[in-house]
Amino acid sequence: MDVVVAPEDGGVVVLELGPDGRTGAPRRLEWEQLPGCVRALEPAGPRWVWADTAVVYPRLLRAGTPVARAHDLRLAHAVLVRSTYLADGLPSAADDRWGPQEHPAADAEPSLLDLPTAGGTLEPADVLAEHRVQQQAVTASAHAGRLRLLLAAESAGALVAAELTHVGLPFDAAAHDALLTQLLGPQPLPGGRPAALEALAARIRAELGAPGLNPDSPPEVLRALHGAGVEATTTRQSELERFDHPAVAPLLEYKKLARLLGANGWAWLSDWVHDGRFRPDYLPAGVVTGRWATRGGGALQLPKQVRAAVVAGPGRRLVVADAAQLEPRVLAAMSDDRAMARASRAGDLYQALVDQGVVDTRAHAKVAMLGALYGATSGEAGQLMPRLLRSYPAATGWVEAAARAGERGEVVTTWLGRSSPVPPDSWREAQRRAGLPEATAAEQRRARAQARDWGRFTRNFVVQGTAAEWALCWLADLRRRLGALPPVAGRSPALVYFLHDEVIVETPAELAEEVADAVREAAHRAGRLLFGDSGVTFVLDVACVGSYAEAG
DNA sequence: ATCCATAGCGCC
DNA sequence: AGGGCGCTATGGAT
Repeated sequence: MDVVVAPEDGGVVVLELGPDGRTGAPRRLEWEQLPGCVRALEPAGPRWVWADTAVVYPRLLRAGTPVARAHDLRLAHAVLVRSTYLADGLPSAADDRWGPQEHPAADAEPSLLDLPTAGGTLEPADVLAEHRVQQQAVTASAHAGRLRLLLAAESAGALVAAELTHVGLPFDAAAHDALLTQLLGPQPLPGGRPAALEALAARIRAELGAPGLNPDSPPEVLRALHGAGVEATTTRQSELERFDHPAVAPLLEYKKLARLLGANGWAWLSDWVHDGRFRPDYLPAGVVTGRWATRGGGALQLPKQVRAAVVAGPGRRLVVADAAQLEPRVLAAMSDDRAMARASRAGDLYQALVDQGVVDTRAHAKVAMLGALYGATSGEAGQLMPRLLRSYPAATGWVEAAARAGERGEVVTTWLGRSSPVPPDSWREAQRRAGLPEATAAEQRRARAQARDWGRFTRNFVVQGTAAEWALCWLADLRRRLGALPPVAGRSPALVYFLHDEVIVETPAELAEEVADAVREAAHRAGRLLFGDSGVTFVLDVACVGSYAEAG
């Protein structure tokens, strides 16, 4: 049974929808009454159908009412509008009320005036109609099963995203403050520069003979370097390292510390860490490939340096798991490459390439594989490519085909049905003009370069996007398994972090091994769900630790 | 004052 | 001539 939920002024309208498509009488509930409705219906396991998990679910969580299953119509709409798995498109494609919206911050108490209805109001009938349109479109698809899995995974991911923000990542602010103080000196007044940075700035100015230099300004630094006879073309680390000058070392040190201060310093700490938890806003499918993004807090770029402050509470452990070489494994499965599938069963896929005699070292295996996924043509990766083509013709052929399609301006599609955007008009125009008789050599060169750029995008899209689908299925199945574990002293394991191919579960210490098993079983299940009997193994690195820094 | 592009670096 | 992001600071434009 589905339960359709439509926000309206002051509350929601709830419609129960039977398997025959008939609806019960609409019930109008205040927001405060919705948790009661959920509690009454949840044990039977209905599927909650709503426009935006990000709008409804945080309120339910604050009311202590988790939900087992949902269907997020807006996320589904975004997939279905583009998917080449729908031969006839989605009838509601032009209805911009279902297009992308400015989501409210997850922890903001949503005022009903700014519900996400930019293109108009969503009445209960509209929500119900969109639900039916989507169901019919999926049913008519030649890939209905894959699309259903994708939409279920996407929706489960949206539930997880709200839960991650609600629970938060355990974060020891005092430990982080101590790290900052140790590396930078005491916290400066607002706008001030910490002592360690001030000292480094003084050294840089002295070594470059540039008394007023602001080391935070790349153009100024570049001019000062030139004045001191250092002919660097940029101020980036890899460039500066090539010069032997006494200003280089303090400059690199300055940049490193300034980065820490700017991205994860005291301001970040007070903005994003409260009551011992770091609570970023996750944006499911915030990236074209289907990966998540975050808004604020930089949660998906948490530097290794900072992870020591991610610590489990007393009596608890962190189970940190990441999928080893996920993208090559996904490619092996989707392309049905038997030789690469065999390599996947060896555990360390890169080492297996060495053992199969494809390349001579593990480092070469990694460079070559990433080169194949990203479209490297030159350098070490380019040189190793012929060996990969010979050994894994199906896998390499798959990404090559995606690249060629992109170069022709065509759309490519992931395993479960997420399709790439079409190239921009400017791209098409450049290609068109390069084909005209009067096209200059420069125009043709630029058009070819742009075509290859788009080809690299589509090449990576099919792999990164399918890996994101695997990760969502993993996450969804893990969430279900964790919910089934018995609490210890009233405490249950909880997902607290998700990062593309990595999860952290915070758990009572007694359950750590069971959680680790659940994480592995979920990975196995995700592989079966997507690819059936592909022969590809999805291997995890799992660590049960007190602090994130101890993992991996 | 506010918006935007760029540089540079962090993560996968 | 290696894909996808977010974030900060800077500096120019409005």
